[in-house]
Amino acid sequence: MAEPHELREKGLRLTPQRELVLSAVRSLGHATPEDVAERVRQTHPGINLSTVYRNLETLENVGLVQHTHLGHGGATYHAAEAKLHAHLTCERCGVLIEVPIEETSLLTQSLLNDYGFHTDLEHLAISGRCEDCFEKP
Amino acid sequence: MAEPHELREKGLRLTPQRELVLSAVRSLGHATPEDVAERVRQTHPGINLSTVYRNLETLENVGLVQHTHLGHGGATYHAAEAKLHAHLTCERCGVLIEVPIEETSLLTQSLLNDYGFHTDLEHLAISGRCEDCFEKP
DNA sequence: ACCTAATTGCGAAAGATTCGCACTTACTCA
DNA sequence: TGAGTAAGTGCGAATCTTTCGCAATTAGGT
Ligand SMILES: [Mn+2]
Ligand SMILES: [Mn+2]
Ligand SMILES: [Zn+2]
Ligand SMILES: [Zn+2]
Repeated sequence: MAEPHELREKGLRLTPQRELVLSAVRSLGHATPEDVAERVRQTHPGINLSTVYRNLETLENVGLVQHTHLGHGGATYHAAEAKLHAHLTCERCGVLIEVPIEETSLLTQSLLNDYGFHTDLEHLAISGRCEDCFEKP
Repeated sequence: MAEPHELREKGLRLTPQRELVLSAVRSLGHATPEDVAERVRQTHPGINLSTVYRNLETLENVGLVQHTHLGHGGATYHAAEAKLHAHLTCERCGVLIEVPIEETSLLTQSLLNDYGFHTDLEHLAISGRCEDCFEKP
């Protein structure tokens, strides 16, 4: 018996669209649904945008991808990896910096102690100004 | 000469709509444009939603209000006050906790040292689980 | 191969925000 | 004080993003 495909292991049907959505997320790093659709269309031109949305949601439900909000609006997706990271995003130029989660433990610890709040730094990025953008306002 | 109205001081024209939008933001605490519109309509039923959007933007430009993103989507507005605060928001129940900015200084300091990143905790909320929602998942 | 439920494509709907433009109004200053 | 002018408003339509309903297709179990 061959080892089952990772999608099948999660109890999902293996469709070309689903596989392509997952690999698009993985290769793009952090991508909007529209980005993902565009990438998938390179090998599967007919894919519908709603199929992309639905698969992103499905893949997130089984823990293969995650979404985060980098700026003012919508979601961007990235592969769920072993190493968690927080997102820093420059509100000027949009650059994205990934920070090992340990870097934030002092904050999360004190929010827990003082407010009983369990911080999830994956979901919403931390906004601010990158070094370059801070220097030349 | 009477002291000029605060809106006039900022170089803005004083219209009933604008004044009402500002006072709605102040009294509501944290509110969506729709919330603001609803409040304003209590005394000025005819106000148009696009007038609300435009005034929120204008008021933000002159520093009287600020917007922040509490959840997955749109903006909520609050009055720009002397005391800065970070926003904690529960991704389960939506409760909002305001945290004095000092509470976060260890994090912002280390992000600055390690990444040259100037954190703005006003713009994007910190996501997580409140105490209640963490206990009963 | 066959059956069934999951998945897809499609078009429409919904929700949020922005825009163009003609009309109104707050302020300037003669 | 009363034009004149530019800022502000209302209205409707346009955009943009995300979601839905439904009929047609297809993956996986038997
Ligand atoms: Mn924003
Ligand atoms: Mn989200
Ligand atoms: Zn930058
Ligand atoms: Zn909660």
